[in-house]
Amino acid sequence: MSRTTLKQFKEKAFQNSKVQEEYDLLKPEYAIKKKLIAMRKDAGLTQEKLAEIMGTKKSNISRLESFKSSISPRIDTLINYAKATGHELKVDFV
Amino acid sequence: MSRTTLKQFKEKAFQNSKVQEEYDLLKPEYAIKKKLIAMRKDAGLTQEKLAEIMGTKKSNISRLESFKSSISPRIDTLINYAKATGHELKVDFV
DNA sequence: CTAAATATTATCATATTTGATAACTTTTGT
DNA sequence: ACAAAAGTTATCAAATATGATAATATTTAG
Repeated sequence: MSRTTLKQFKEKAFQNSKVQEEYDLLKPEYAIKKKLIAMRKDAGLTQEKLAEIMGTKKSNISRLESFKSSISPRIDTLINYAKATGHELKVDFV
Repeated sequence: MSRTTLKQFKEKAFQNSKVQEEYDLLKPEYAIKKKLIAMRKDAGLTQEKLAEIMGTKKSNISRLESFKSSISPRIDTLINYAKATGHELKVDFV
């Protein structure tokens, strides 16, 4: 029983390590999406309402926020999203 | 002579005010470009060298950095620029 | 001052994002 | 449980960024 547990432990550690690696690789994009969603929710807006403010459609907001989507939004899109949720975009290079 | 100077002064003040307004409106984009240029120079790279590292052409770097250009770069483009100059992109919404 | 180095500009092709629409799925409220 | 609300997904059109090339302009080094 303990041998199976050790094998499972190693496998799980490997999986976590792999996920972590992918997470790190996608870090800025991942972080941006998390922030987009947080801002919208903090503003108490549905995707549809936000879309309305931004002059677009909810499906486009969904695409922007989706972790399954590999798109790389343009700066002006992020600026508009920020404004619509009461924020301002700030880009740094660290 | 003093009347002409006064007229020119007002005109210049108007122009500056107008430029300032446009500057403010374009603030994030303007700031990004300034940072791009600073990073490249800090890294001691010409546009041509940087282009080489990024796998593109110097003219494309020039376009990215140009204050006369109204393009809105994609996030992945900025990520690649950052990496090539030894930095990492960080996006915030303040 | 001058040539080399560096940067800019224009143009067209290609790639990718955003716009628009509709169908579908999941979540929420009662 | 069920309908409405909210979010997702796919698709195609339009818009825009990037790739690639070449000519031109500006800056720099000697």
